[in-house]
Amino acid sequence: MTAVPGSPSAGRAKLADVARLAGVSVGTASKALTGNGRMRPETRQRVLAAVEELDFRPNQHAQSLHTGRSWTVGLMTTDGIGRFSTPVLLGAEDALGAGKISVLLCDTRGDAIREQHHLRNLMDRRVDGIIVTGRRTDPRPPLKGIEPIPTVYALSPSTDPDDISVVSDDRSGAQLAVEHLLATGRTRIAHVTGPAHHAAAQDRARHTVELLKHSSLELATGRVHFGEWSEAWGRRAAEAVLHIAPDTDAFFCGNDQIARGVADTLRENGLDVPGKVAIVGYDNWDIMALACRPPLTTIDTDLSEVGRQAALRLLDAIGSRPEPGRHTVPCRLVVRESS
Amino acid sequence: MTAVPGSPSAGRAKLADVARLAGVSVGTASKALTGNGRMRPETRQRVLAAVEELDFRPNQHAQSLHTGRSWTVGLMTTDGIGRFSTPVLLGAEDALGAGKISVLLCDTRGDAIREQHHLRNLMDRRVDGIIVTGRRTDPRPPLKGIEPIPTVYALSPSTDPDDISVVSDDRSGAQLAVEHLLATGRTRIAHVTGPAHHAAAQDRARHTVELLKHSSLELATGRVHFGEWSEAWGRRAAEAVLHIAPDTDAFFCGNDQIARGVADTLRENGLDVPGKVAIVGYDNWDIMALACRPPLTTIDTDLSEVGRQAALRLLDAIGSRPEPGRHTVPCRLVVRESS
DNA sequence: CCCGCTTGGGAAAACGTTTTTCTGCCGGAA
DNA sequence: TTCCGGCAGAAAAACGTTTTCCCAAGCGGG
Repeated sequence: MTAVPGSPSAGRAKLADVARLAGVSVGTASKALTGNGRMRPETRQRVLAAVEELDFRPNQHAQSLHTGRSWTVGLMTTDGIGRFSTPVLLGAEDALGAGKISVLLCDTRGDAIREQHHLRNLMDRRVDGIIVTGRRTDPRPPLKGIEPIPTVYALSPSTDPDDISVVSDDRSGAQLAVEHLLATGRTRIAHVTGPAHHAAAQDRARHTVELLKHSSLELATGRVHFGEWSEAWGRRAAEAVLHIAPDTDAFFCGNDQIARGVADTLRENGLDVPGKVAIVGYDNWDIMALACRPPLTTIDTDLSEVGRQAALRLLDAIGSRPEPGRHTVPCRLVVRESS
Repeated sequence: MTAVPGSPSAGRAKLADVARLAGVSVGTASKALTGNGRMRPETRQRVLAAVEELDFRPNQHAQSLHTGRSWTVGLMTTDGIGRFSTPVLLGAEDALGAGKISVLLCDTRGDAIREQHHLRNLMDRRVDGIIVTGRRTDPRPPLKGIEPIPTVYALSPSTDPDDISVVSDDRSGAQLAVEHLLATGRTRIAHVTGPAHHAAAQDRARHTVELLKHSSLELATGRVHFGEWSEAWGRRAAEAVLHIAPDTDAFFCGNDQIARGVADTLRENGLDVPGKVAIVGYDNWDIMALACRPPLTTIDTDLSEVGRQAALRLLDAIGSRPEPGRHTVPCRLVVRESS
């Protein structure tokens, strides 16, 4: 098909069509759109009108080819897209999508080969930046071979302190929980949490013990109960705690599943919650917290805020104002009926 | 910095550098890489060696600009990224990432404005195709204004039968559940499920009734118990069923949360599961199914397979071999201790 | 009245590929 | 020996922008 001279070519309108319709050159049309360079307001109006009329949308590949920017960031999740990475991911998408930046999703499933593969791919696409997120809060080794690309680690910080990391503040979480329990008159607090080799469990436990010490208190059972992140463990641990220290008047649990297990055991042992014993969970996983009987007081880790912050800091880094280091997002206390 | 003539220019190697090193023209180098056109094997080897040496990676923007393909598909999720869309999304990412296609993530949060916004964005990026996924199985209106872009609807089918949709087969799910219960000698089966205005609840219920009729059976309580997708509803409904039809010997539940609520109530009423009453859930949401006491027999909807299929059918459509219509992915029965 | 400065706008050179066209060259057949 | 066909490879034309340069006109001041 030969286009009639002077008429827009077939298919999508291109800048040349706009220019022709507005009676200016391509360069001028471009200037009108980008705002660079000077021109009579009237001319700009003509161009804008032509854009409107033809429903012109610039070809991003052409733009990117020339400017070297792709208006795209890679979002690398190392461990599937689970309960934890999802809100981070959404927060990031939210903060980025507000601009004209889009998110390329990469799932490595914890496989180093796959991670490298995706990395190459992202570099081939000349992404403007990368956000790396994981499932655990344990630090992870930084990506290799991405020298020039700004990167932010969310949720799982980088082991390199010169990288930019955004994490949830475990200390504030422990503090909110402990202070809340103390404020409601509890003093014999047990702590049941996940595996000792998980940073999340370890950190929350350490802070809990420290904070109690500030009030000259100790854990009800004299020690932290490390185990698994499961309801079953919560049930078993609750039995054990009741056996060791029957006068325990509060459980602070490492996550909501454990808390729910504890709640079930307490109920089945006829112990009134929150009348006799209070329970505080962690994560504010609504499915768990609301289905618990009674509904669970818990710590909200605000992961979508972690994602948003990561995105904003990435934008800063892309704009060459990086702020290296580990940044924390505070937790929030959500009070329900278990305390 | 002025590049020394004959030496690779600063920064990333470009095809011209490769060509220079191999002693051929740019065009020839390109042919060596794409495999188009004829050339002496030896020449090709020289080019390949140069590629290796310079670690050359083609600029995708330049490629896309010329070919019109972006090697990118948009993944539009209409309802946040929840429990249901996540596996679909991962399945799709898996199937696509195997090739060199990447996934652009768009979250509309059920907002039509935002959907339109993302759609424009995807079109501006000249994506090769779009996968649309939602949280509910209810049909959704097709995207508007994407004439030339191949699109596949996953999980939530399009209302237009000429579109390509991939959904989980509710009928096979109901069938697996009912046949399993019948096979284990249950005949007085109750059905507790979600809201009547959800297609998922409606469809599963309809098929269940039909399948029972084939065996000349009826529901134990004479009707379907519609309610909510929650444990609390499961508990309430179980009480009601036991009151109406105390001889009920099996519960088929619309999802795993309801099933878990039912299990709790049965246990608290001293009814042995599976000795006296069997329970079958739906979704195989491991967190629920495994934490249930006893662990739940349930229907696995194989959502990641839905995602994979959607991706494969999208690839077909991109390759202009579309197969319009609603395609189903069969469910699987996962037997645990509740039946 | 002329000169230089500003200002609007056009022409053209990038950006890095792919694809099409074109040019030698070689071998084989008449 | 002279064509002709085929083939390897070079040259050049896309793809659709942005940006840099350049020119012409207008205007004020000397």
